[in-house]
Amino acid sequence: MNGYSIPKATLGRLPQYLEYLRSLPEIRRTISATAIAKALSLGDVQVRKDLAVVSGAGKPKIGYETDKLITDIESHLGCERLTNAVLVGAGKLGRALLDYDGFEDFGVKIVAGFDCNETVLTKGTKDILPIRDIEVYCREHDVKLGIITVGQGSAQDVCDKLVESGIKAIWNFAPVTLNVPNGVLLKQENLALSLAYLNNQISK
Amino acid sequence: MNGYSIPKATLGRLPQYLEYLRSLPEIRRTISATAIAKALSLGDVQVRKDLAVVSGAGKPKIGYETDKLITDIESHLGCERLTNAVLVGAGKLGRALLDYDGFEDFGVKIVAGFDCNETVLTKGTKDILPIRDIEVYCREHDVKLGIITVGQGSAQDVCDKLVESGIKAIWNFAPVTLNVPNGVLLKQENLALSLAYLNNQISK
DNA sequence: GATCTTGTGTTAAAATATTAACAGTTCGAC
DNA sequence: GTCGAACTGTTAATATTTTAACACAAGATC
Repeated sequence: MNGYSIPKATLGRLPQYLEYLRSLPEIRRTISATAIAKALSLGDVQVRKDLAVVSGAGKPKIGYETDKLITDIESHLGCERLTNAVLVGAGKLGRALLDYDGFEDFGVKIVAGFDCNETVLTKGTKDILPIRDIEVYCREHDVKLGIITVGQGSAQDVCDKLVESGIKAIWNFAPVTLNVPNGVLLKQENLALSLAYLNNQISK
Repeated sequence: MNGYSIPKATLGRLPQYLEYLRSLPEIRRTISATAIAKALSLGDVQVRKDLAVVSGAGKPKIGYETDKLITDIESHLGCERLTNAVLVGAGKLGRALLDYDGFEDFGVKIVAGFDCNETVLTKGTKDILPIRDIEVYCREHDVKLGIITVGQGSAQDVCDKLVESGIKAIWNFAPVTLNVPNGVLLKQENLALSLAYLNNQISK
């Protein structure tokens, strides 16, 4: 659409590259697209094309500067500034995500969890607050992103509440299709989906 | 490639349809592609095309029989027979997945968890066994699928062990790129990836 | 029973994404 | 310095997906 948008397919692969590049030892100052392709089992041309979208040129025989590559991908992914997020639903999955620390590497910081429970919990690494305080909290902390890990029943309610609280995007783990107003981004996550896919492939 | 394969893009959407269809009230005997499209915010033609791949015809003005649709999608997804899976790594995420009961709806049953801990744990709904028993267990229970939720350090080791145990497919949550021999299917799950994507979209 | 609406199914067009082909650079070895 | 190997970057060809267009079918309404 607009002249500068990154192809969807490329965007989907960027985090993969980022992850791989970060896993490389410090000593490795440069890397070739061919090497990346091999490691991630993609086509080398594809890697080169993807990298061309987000970063500058590589040098023949040498490849790309790893540091620069990482920085460039990060900036295109919006990792350089941390976006605040809240999570609603402190069940098993919810708490697992709360304690998972890998998100900050991708520019998202979960600042608090919420649950219908009235009492404040501070058991894990992050506070779990009562849901009724969510709007005030979000406005105060400039929260842009909401993560929903409640059951089917209350997901839409929670979603509405998040929207009211001025959230810009929602990441939904509940197996329900949510209604959001225009302007709010919704990403449906379905873990079972990936499994189903795998299962299908096995059965051929 | 082969004459009967389902387009990749379609396959990715099938679980979504399935989930939605199942969420419908029993009374709803038929549904139109247009309605599905609206609910999932997809194009109506696309839905019709996807359904055409897996199921029979729909009737004008009426739509499709929900029951038949569900059955057909299930069969194409390989849900009709349960595939046994094991999970390795009983951290927070691992235990959350162990206790998550949504997978069986998609034909996958996690039969046990494994961890480096030597003592058998039976705290959650499923047993957590010591990792050294994994090969025997897998062979005995005809386990086809392995789920990895350990840290970066041991992921490759675990992976190798799973392969030795005769596993056919691996679902990896560890943020590492794994090496698997030909013939073993690997699906990399990266929760941070989805977040990064969202984050990028917000920042526009 | 004519007509309108809501749907389907199919064919063609447009947009995206992937793969292949090739010419040009840089470095290391001789 | 000349040659070859290891890479890049670009352009063209293919394959895949999505979107649009249209003709027809079934029920509802009058």
